[in-house]
Amino acid sequence: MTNPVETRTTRKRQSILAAATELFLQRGFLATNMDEVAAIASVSKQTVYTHFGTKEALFLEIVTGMTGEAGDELEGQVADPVDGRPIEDFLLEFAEQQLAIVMTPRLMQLRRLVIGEAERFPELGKRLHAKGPGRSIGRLTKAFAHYSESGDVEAEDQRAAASFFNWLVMGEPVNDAMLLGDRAIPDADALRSHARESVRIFLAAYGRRP
Amino acid sequence: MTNPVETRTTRKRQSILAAATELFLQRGFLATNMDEVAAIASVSKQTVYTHFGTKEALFLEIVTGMTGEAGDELEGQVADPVDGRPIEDFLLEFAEQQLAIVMTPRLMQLRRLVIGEAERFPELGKRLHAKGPGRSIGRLTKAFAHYSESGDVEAEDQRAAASFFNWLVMGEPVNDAMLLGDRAIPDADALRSHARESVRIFLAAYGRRP
DNA sequence: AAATCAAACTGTACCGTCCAGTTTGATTTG
DNA sequence: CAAATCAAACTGGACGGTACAGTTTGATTT
Repeated sequence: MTNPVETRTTRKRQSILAAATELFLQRGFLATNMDEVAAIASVSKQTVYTHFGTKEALFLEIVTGMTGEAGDELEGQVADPVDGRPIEDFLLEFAEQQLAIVMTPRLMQLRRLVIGEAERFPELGKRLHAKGPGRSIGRLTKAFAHYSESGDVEAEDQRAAASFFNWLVMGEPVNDAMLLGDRAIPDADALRSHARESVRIFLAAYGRRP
Repeated sequence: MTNPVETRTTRKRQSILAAATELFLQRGFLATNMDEVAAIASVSKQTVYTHFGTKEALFLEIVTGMTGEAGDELEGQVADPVDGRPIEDFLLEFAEQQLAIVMTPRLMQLRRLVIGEAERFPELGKRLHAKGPGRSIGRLTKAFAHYSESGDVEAEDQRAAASFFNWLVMGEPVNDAMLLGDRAIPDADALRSHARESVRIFLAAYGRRP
């Protein structure tokens, strides 16, 4: 974390990033024009170009930045399971946190943007996949390895099990939001009960036999 | 189904549709230009405009057409469950058919396209949602109502159960393909075993208690 | 007679560059 | 310490070049 000194240059830079982020998220890459970025940022167009070089570079900086931040947040929120913690507790907290963090308008817009530009910028798709579902599934896999030892989870392919759990939780809300827009994002209560049922299903299939 | 007579006009029309479909799917709405549509269709630009009026109209015609076709296909492939058919058979066939029909490059490209343009054309997103997941979940709900009577399924909220089953099956493959491109589409064998495990998980959670 | 064609044309949007002059903040000088 | 100096960042506006949706025209085909 570098110290963001409040100089004119850094102020302008932030202002440009903020303006461009809104426009790109809302309109996509092609439909965003640099004159408007400069106008909304209250900055001359030349300043935009001295800071970021090209439209494409500005776009990449914004999108890669946002994907990184989002991936980091979940990491910090839910600790890996410690010995003795019931798997049900761990999974429920994991699911609730993930839903709370991911199911926001900004992240859904980002995801739509990346999917829409996946042909033009394949790197972005790979990055978002790695930082998003890839990371979650990786952490779950680790957790399932842990819970396998105690016999709380029984899965031949732990990574596959992790992926199923992930999409039990995220499948419906994410895909509805992709097609129906931000208004399809469920409220917090709905997300919590969705998380509960996801955990129940998963443990019925992979949990300790009664 | 109207009879597509082979006149010059209909030939030209089909040619335009084919060319525009490829370009839109591959590049998106804004990055597609009408001169190239005409060129690839081997048609003069004016002909494109007499047939479709505007770029937007052509786009909408293509996308709504494709969404409809895809939705219809599954309908025809898997019959609703008849009395006495084991739920496991029905679900497995349903899942396999759905994966086989949906997990194709064309439909994944269509989905990316619609998601990317969801802000500009919200109607398309709603339509694809209704014809895709909405329709599948509707049919599954009906099936679960049927299997509830025989006690083969136990679910308080049958629609929620249907949605969970749907995303157990479609979640991972669809979302991987969205972000990683057509190369992430699993092969037929992988899809079948994915379907089997999805059914197993679902029945462990909602099936008849042993 | 209707459909189609090729090609030129219109109008507009927009990326990226250029440039003359101003602001800012740090450094040097008297 | 205050004035002078300086480099870098910034402004505003103009502009070249290109791309492209949609129209017009006048000839050709079916």
